[in-house]
Amino acid sequence: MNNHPKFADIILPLPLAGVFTYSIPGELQTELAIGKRVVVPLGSKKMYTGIVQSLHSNAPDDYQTKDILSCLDHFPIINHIQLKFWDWISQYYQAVLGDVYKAAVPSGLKLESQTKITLNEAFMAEKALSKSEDQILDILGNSKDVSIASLNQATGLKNTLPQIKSLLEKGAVFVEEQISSNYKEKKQEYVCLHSDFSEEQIGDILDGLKRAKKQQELLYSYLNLSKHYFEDIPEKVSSNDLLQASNCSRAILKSLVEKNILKFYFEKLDRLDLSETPLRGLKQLNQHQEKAIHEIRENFEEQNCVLLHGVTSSGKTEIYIHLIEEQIKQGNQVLYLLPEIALTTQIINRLKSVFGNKVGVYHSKFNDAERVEIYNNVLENKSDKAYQVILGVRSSVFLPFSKLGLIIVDEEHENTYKQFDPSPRYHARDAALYLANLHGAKTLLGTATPAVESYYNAQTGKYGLVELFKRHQEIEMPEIIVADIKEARRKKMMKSIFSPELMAHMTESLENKEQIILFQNRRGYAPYLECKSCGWVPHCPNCSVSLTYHRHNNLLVCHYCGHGMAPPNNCDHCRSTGMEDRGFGTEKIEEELLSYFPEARVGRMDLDTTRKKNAYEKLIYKFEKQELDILVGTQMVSKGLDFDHVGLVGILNADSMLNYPDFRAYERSFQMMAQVSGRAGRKKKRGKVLIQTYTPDHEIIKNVVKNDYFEMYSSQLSERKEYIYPPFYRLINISLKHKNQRLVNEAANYLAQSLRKIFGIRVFGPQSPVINRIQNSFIVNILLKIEKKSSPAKAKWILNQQANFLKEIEKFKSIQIHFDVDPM
DNA sequence: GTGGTGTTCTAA
DNA sequence: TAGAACACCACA
Repeated sequence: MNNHPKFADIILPLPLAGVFTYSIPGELQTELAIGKRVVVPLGSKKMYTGIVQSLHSNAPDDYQTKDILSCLDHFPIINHIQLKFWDWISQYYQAVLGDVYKAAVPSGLKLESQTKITLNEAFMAEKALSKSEDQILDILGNSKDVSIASLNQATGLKNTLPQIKSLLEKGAVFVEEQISSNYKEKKQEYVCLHSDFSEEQIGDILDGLKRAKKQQELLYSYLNLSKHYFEDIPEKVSSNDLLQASNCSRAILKSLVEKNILKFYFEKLDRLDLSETPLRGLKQLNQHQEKAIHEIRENFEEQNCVLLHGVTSSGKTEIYIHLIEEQIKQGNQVLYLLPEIALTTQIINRLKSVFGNKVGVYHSKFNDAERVEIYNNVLENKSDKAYQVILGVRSSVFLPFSKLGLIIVDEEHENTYKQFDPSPRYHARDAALYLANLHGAKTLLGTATPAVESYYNAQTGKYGLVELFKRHQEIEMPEIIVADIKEARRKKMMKSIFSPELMAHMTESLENKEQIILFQNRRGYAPYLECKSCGWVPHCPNCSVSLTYHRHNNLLVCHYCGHGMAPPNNCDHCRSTGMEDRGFGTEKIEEELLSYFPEARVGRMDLDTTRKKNAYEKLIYKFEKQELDILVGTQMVSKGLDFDHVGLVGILNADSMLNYPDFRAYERSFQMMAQVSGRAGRKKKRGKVLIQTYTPDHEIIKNVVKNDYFEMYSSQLSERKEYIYPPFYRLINISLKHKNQRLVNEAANYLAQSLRKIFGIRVFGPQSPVINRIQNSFIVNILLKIEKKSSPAKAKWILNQQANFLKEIEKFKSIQIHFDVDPM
C-alpha cells in the first residue's frame, strides 16, 4: 500500500452542479496534481477535459468510479488562487462550477473528444455481414481511421452506431477514443542558403544561373534582404517577404531549393505581436495629475480600493501608466480592465509606447489560438517575455495571474462589465475587487461618471476617493445646447430626424472642417415597419419584439434571437401594400445625412459595421485621420474614445434612454450623455453638444447641461433609498422560463408566494418583462431586495431551497429557473 | 409491431 | 450538455 490519493474530484465543462469523483489509476498517481487537466469518460461514449479540483482517498459509497484516462499537463494550468476565485464566482453569482470553468479557460485548452474507428486487419468473417456493415468495412479499408461523424456521412446513414456496435462485438473493428487538440502552433516558413557558401562559391552559383534569369534575380533579392555577406548574422528572410521583394513565383523559389542552393526552415510564430515598439518613456504629469496620483498612493496605504473620479480628458490614462510602471518595477503583474474591445485600440498604442512588449491584450475578437497563447504566457510568467500588463475585457479576470499587484477598472460605471448570458452572470468590476483581495493587490476604479453604487461606497469610506476636475491641455468643457423637437415638430421644422438647430450647427461645423459625431442608440435602418392603413407591425415569431428593418441586406431582423426574414410586401392583417418604415436606426440616419450633405464623408459605427475583426480599428483610424466628416453610431461612440478634431456631438433622441423602464435609466442616461459630450472639444476651441429631446425640462437633461454629477448622484441616491434599490439593497432577480405561458405564470405565483412567507415585503413580482418571450419561451421575473447588511449567502441558500421545492411539484418540474445576482 | 418524435433522466 | 431511455402517437 502506498499513501497516494486514490480518487480525484474533477470539474467538468458542463452545466452540472458539483464535481465528479474518478479513481486514479496507478500510473497516474504520482503525476496528478490539483489544477492539472485530465481526460475522463462520462456516460457511455463521451470524454471531457476536466480540471482536478481535489485529491483524496474517500471512496464514494453509492456509485462505482471510473478511471481517469490520462493527465494532459506537466504543470497545473489553474493555480490555487484561480480555484478560490472560481469558487467565489460560483457561490456569489449562483453559477455551477462547470460554467465558471467553461467561461474561464479558452476552449483550445479544453480538448475535444472524437470517437475514431479503425479496421482490424486480421478479421475474418464467420457469418455473412449485413450490407451496411460491409460498406463500413470498405470505407475503413481505404482510410486509416475515421470518425463516426464522417462514417455517417460516407454511408449516407443517419446513425451507424448500431452497425459499429455489432462490428465491435464481432471483433472486426477497434474503437479508439482520440483526443484531438484544436490548438496548433502557427509556423512561419523562412528561407536561407543551403550551406555556408563562400563569397566565391556564391559568385559561381550566380554565374551558373545565367540562363535562369528569374532564379538569379531571386537569389540576388535573397542576398540583399538577408545582407548575407555584409553582416555576421544574416537577417531572417521569410518566404513571403522574399517572393514579394523579388516579384517571383513560388515555383522559382522551389527550383532553387531543389538545386540545393536555398533551403526552407520553419519557426514557431507567436501569433501575438511581440515586435519591439520604440519605447517612449513616461510623460510628465501636470500638477493636478501629480496631486491625484499622490492622493491615490496615500489612499492605498489604508484602502484596498480607490475610486478615481476624473472628468473626461483629465488625463486618467497617464495616471494609470505611472501606477503600472511602479508595479512593473516591483515585478508585479497588472490587470487593466476595459468595458469593451472597442476601447483597446486607442489605449493599447499608448501602453505599448511605454511598456513595449510587456503589454498583452485579451478579448473575445481574438481567435482561440491567440487566447491560448496569452493564457500560457501569463501562466508561465517567464521573466524575459511575460506580459506583465494585461489589457482586457471582463473575461480577463480569469487569466492565470500569480502575482497581481494592481487592477485598474477603467470606465467602471459601464454595464458591459456585467455578464448576462451565459452563466456565470458575474460583474467584472466586483469580481476584480475580490480577485485583488486574493492576491493582496490594490484596485483602482476610474471614470468620469461613477456608478451610483461606487460613489456611494467612496462616500461612506469603503473606497478611497480621489477627484480630478481639471481637463488637461486647456480644453474647455463643451457648450451644451438643448433642442426641443416637440416644438420643432409642431412648427413642422424638422428635417427628417434633424432639428433646425442641429442642421445649422452641422452645416457650420462642416464649413469649419470640424468633425461631427451623431449618437443614436438604435442600430439597423428603421426600428420597425408599419402598415399605413391598419397599423400592423411585423413581430418576431419567437420573441415578443418588433422586427428591425435592415436596408443593406433588405431583411427584417430580430435583435434578440437573430431571426431574419424578408420584409412582407403586403400587410398580414389587411393585405394592403402600404408597408412603411418608422423611426430611425443608424443605417437610415447615415442615408439621410447623405441626402442633406451630399459632399460629407459619413461613417457608421454599430454592431453591424464592426463585426469583423479589424473593422473597428479601421473606422477609428479613418476618423482620426479625418478621412470622415461625420460618424454616426450607437453607444459604441460614447465610450472613452478621444478624437482631436470633433467640433460637434449630436444626441439625436435623448428620450429613448430616459424612458427606459429601469431604475438605473436616469443614471445611465446621464452617464451616456456626459460621456458622449466628452468627445467634443478641441485644443483651442470649445466644442458643442446638441441634445435633441421632447422633454427639455427633464431634470437629467438639466444635470447634463450643467455637467452636475453630484446633483444627479444625490437625487438618484434619495430615490434609491426611498424605493429600496442599490446601493442600499442587494438585488437578486429570479427568472422563470417555460414554453407554456400559463404554466410559467402559475409557477412564478407559487414561488413568489412561498418566498413572501420568508422574505415578506422584500419580494416583488412576479412580473412579465417588457420582452416576455424570447426564442419561444415565456419569461417571468421575481425580484428580491435584501438589506445590504443581511447575509446574502443565507438568502441565496433559501432561494435555492425554495426553487427546489417548486421543482418537486410534478407539473412545475420542467420550468427553468435561474438567478441573476446584482442584475443590470 | 414499428418508426418517428418529443420529453425526461442521468452521468462519477 | 448530450446521449439513452422512455413515453406517446400514428399507421400498418
